[in-house]
Amino acid sequence: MPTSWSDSIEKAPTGDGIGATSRASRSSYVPPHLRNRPPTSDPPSAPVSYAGTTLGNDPHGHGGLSVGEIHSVGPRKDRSGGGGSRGGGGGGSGWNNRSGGWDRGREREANPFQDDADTEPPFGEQENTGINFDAYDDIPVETSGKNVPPPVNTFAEIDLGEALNLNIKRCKYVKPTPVQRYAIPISLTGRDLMACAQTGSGKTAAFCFPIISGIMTSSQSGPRPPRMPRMAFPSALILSPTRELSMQIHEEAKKFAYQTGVKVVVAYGGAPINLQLRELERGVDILVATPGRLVDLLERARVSLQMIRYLALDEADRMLDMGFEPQIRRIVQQMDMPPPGVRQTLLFSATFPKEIQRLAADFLSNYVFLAVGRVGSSTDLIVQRVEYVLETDKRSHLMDLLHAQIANGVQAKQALTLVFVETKKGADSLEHWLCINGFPATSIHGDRTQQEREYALRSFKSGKTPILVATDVAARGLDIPHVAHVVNFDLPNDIDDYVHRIGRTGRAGKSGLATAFFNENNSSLARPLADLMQESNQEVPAWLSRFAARSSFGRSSRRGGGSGGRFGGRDFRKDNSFNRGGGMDFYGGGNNVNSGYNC
DNA sequence: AAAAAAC
Repeated sequence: MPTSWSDSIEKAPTGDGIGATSRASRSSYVPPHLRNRPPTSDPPSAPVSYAGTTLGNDPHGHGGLSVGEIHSVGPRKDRSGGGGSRGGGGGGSGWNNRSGGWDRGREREANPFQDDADTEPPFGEQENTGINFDAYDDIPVETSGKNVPPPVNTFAEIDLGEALNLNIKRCKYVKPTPVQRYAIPISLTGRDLMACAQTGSGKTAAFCFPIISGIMTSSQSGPRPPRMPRMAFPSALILSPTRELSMQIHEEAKKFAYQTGVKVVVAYGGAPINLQLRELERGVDILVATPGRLVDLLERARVSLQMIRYLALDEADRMLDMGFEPQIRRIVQQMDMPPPGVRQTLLFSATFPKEIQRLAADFLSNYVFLAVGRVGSSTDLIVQRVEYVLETDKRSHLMDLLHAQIANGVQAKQALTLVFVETKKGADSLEHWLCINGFPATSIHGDRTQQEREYALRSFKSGKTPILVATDVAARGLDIPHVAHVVNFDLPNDIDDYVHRIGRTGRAGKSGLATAFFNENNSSLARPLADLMQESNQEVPAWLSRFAARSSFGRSSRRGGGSGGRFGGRDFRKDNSFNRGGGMDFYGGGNNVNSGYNC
């Protein structure tokens, strides 16, 4: 069954609205912005409980209109105030007005905001997204590339459409974060983008808003996918390196796409594929996936990438590192995805080593490079401590830390501690050891079943087990509120991994603590760690400086000439050693640089 | 050498 198109011909909802899906008479395309439409004749009725109950037993509902009703609505009728407004959704007459009675007749789209009420209460403070904007005020921003579109200061300046604006309000986003201020206007003009910005600074929204907006506005007139039974034709693909991160992006994207008619589906391994196949058959505009499962779906010919207009790689540097690169190349270059320049490509990560930037350039066309200073490092929101601890002393040292936290009243439910170890075995044994010593701990790593992984994460987030022992599976992207302390029980070998790990705390402008256990085994990290700490105004212990001097004698241990001294990375096109040989005409060499927050 | 990612 065609994918997005399948939305169009759902049978008209009946009575209680448990609309049967008809596979029979699908014939006409309904663009996303016209989906989920009430019959025009349906008068408003009692207000729909918005944050309350699930609106029905079809959690993935969409469509629900007869062709006739769609025609009676007509294209572009939803444009508030006539021609000016981009995006779908209504004006004052309230297509997306929660009190509009038409919701009764829709096939229900589960309210993605409802969960917030369920998961927040354990932490009573209710500051919601709680982005601390003061912390963002002096963050340095740098852009480079040809004709970089200027940033905006408010969401209102960006014409994302009523439906999206309403969701921004529902998310309680008041004003755009720095990465959003720059990335959204750049993306809206259709430019490719390579963006360095810490997760927790609003990255997901930064690539989701333009994608959703773009799908809403142009799919009315865009080309239609071929009629291939049981094959899905998403317009956008968002790839991420871990299953949990894909789940998280999916959850967020559903909020942003709520009642826009844009359908978001997630596919990842370790979970039954049949459910995912069914979801895909019901129609998909934005597919969020991990690489392995996507390759599986492509091989089964259940997904085609030929209609892809937007490709987003989250944690892009990880996606292009040695472990992932072949798979990503296969998906992006050896399937049926439109080439760079035809599709729009958006790459996001908190770190972007130069050699990875060079690989990434293959996927991009005339792109803008954007670097937003690290939240935390430049504003001291994360206090970083390094302690010299022998391997044999690590457990007792960790216990001292945890006891101290309890003594300080920090080990309350609100204060979660995330402990990173090097190996899966190490995670299991440390979890066990903590448990038998009376510390409520759980663990997450790649040898656990997906069920166990998800349960562990939930148990940690809820505060039921306020200690989570994790491998690098949890290092990137995961947004876990209330992580007060990240312990690098085993330090990673790569400084970028360290940056991602400590980024699990100090999220959204809040403060956090990161403690690392250092010993001789980590001497290769001494120099980059000391440099990083210095850059972020942290106290560097004298013994670490001595380690750094010793281990880096005669060479720079900053990778590939390194991102040393730069806040969030630097455009490799500016680095002569990387672009000799010509062909690099993207960057004019010194122009188009915006520095500072207000420009 | 380890971790992640499909069945």
